[in-house]
Amino acid sequence: MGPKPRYLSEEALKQIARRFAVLSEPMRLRLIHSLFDGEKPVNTLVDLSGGTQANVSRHLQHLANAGVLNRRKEGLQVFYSIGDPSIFELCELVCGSLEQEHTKRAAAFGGD
Amino acid sequence: MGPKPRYLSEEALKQIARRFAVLSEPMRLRLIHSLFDGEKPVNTLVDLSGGTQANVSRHLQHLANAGVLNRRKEGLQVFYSIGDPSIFELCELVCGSLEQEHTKRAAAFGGD
DNA sequence: TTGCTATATGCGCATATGCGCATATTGTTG
DNA sequence: CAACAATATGCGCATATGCGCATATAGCAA
Repeated sequence: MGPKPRYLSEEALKQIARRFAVLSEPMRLRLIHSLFDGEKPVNTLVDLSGGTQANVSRHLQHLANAGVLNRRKEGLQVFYSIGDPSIFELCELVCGSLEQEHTKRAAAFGGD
Repeated sequence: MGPKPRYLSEEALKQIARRFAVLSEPMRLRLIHSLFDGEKPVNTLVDLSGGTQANVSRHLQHLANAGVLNRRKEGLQVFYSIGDPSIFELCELVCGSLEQEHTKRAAAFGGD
């Protein structure tokens, strides 16, 4: 139970990489973002994302398998919701970092 | 300068996805991790990672282009270092989240 | 110049991934 | 049972990505 392993095993690296990979597709990010304000059924997410039903379904399953989303079946519908709260912070961190980069580039161009 | 855009443009999603994609490869994560304690030249990173020189070089450039690493040339050597501090928090968040999942699964199996 | 070292790059291959299309599965209603 | 609705899945294709190999470039030394 070491709090911060100094050396990461190949297995650990693969898992971390996989976690990032799950978040490395625009459509999946859009789906995640669409769920920020609460659980929704697949058809709603299809409408919101503009993707095809098949594609959205696959991405949602992918995210659920990765532990990012929760899946709840209710009659004909399947409801998905954010399952890993760290997603919020992850997105905030990345967005913040990207904004900073933009600021830097703007400064590099626009001078003082 | 809106602090939290409610709707993300396709362009923004692509950028965020790309950021995550950069972090979605075990070898790149190993290189990043090897730089946690400070800047190092390529050959040292080759040794530490166990990868080939060509592959390590490419990954380092990839990371530098993405803004994750800084690149500093000094004579024959090229030194790389962490260029985006948010990387530390990103890795901590993901590791923490993965640990929690493991704990959950362990409990689901061995739970008393 | 030649020779050596550190790093980068061109090329090809193998694999992985996202997508669209059609179809299958699941669950509800009559 | 049939008919319908919501979701999932099999298949093929196009593209992307990581890797190894060889080679190219950059910089220092003699």
